[in-house]
Amino acid sequence: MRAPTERQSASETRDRILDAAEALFVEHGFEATTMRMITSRADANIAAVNYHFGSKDALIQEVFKRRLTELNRRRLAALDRQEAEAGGAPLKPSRIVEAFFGTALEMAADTAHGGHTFMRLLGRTYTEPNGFVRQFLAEEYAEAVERFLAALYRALPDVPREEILWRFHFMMGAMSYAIAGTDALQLFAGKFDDAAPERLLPRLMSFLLGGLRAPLPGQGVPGENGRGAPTRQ
Amino acid sequence: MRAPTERQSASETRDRILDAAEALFVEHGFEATTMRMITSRADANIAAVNYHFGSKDALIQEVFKRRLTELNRRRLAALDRQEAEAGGAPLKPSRIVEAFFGTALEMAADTAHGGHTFMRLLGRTYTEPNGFVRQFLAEEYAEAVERFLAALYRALPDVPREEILWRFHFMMGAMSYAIAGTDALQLFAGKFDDAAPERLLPRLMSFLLGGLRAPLPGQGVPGENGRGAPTRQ
DNA sequence: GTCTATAGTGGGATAGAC
DNA sequence: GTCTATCCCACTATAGAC
Repeated sequence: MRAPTERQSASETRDRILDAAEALFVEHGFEATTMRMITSRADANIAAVNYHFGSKDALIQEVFKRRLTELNRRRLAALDRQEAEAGGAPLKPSRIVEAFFGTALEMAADTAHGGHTFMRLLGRTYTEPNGFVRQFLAEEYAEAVERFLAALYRALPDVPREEILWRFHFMMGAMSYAIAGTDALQLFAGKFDDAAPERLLPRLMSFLLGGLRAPLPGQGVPGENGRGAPTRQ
Repeated sequence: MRAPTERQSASETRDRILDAAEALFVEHGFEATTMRMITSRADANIAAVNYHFGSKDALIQEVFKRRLTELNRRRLAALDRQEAEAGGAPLKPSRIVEAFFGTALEMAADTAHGGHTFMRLLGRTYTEPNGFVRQFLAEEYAEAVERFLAALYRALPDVPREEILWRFHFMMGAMSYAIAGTDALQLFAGKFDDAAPERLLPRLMSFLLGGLRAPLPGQGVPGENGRGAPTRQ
């Protein structure tokens, strides 16, 4: 048996490649990241990616699958917990929003496990036009989105479902930028010093809930439901 | 003189290249879009890009400059108009938000002039890691962001400036997704049929204002200013 | 499972005729 | 200002030795 200090085991090589790829994809994007960059950063051979993953595209998919499955597992677990506590009653919107977006930010705060890196990548990828990655995201997300939307529909029975759908979409955008975070912010505001990550979650939550519960368009007075007929149930 | 039907004039070739590049960048991203794709779509020769712009990177910059200058010109004009009407008094947040984000959505609705295509590209590019494009965006945006932030600081004197900065950032995210729009939405919600663009603006505005005016984090009760000390002025 | 060497492809850019 | 032909380079992927 060889000393494990010099060369790590095979499975570790695989993980190092995934970590390196993840970081480089964030930094440079998918296309601009080359196999040579990945393998050199992972301290592996140029042929290792093809050996372990088969192709660059397959590697990209693995980078996502590794974290996304876990993220949505946690999200659904958080939702389950809330629903168990509520015992059949509709949840408060704030609980639902926290289970979905709070879990994501939690994972983004977990720098030790590459959470931050990945969440930035994920946020960016939604709006990116990369065919097979989007297809893949859609599949991985289907179940979670389904359940969270259903919870929101129950929580806000007076709000038209399409309005909720759009607001969910807007919230995703806000979250994406929240995680992309300081980098993008400094782009137009150098004088920015309070980037404390532990304050990000409450900041984002206030904003999201304010947006989610805002008066419907075409209604001047909050609380009063004029047009915008409630959907059934 | 030649018949102008067969081959368009030189300046038109330049514009066709810009249009083609813009559309292809949205569809495939910067890296994945090749010179050959651009020139063939623009019905121009492969050498034309280098003749007119010097390089692919310079072309990318031109694609942005062409529309961004106009967008921010309109935004500042809208702000000027509001400030003239207010005659020295602080503006209502809704007016400021509309001047900034409404103008962008207006431009996005202007499909005839490639507005929609460009706004999608712009929204995506914020979070993209393309070095020289970001640098460039920062410069083009500096003046407009400066003035709009100042207006928001005046409009919301009790809200800490950093909070406003973050919320402005979140609003940018929501807008970006709003414009990316249906494409991304359908990714996780097939049953989505009300994509009427004329309804997008009021939808987004309600959401943004709800978020902007949400109670500050750490304050349970809206309207009551406990912690989160007002910044000076 | 790791490596070197290389095949094969497609990119951006340009020289030079028209 | 437009075009063809081509150069040169960097990339992914693989064959085959170890």
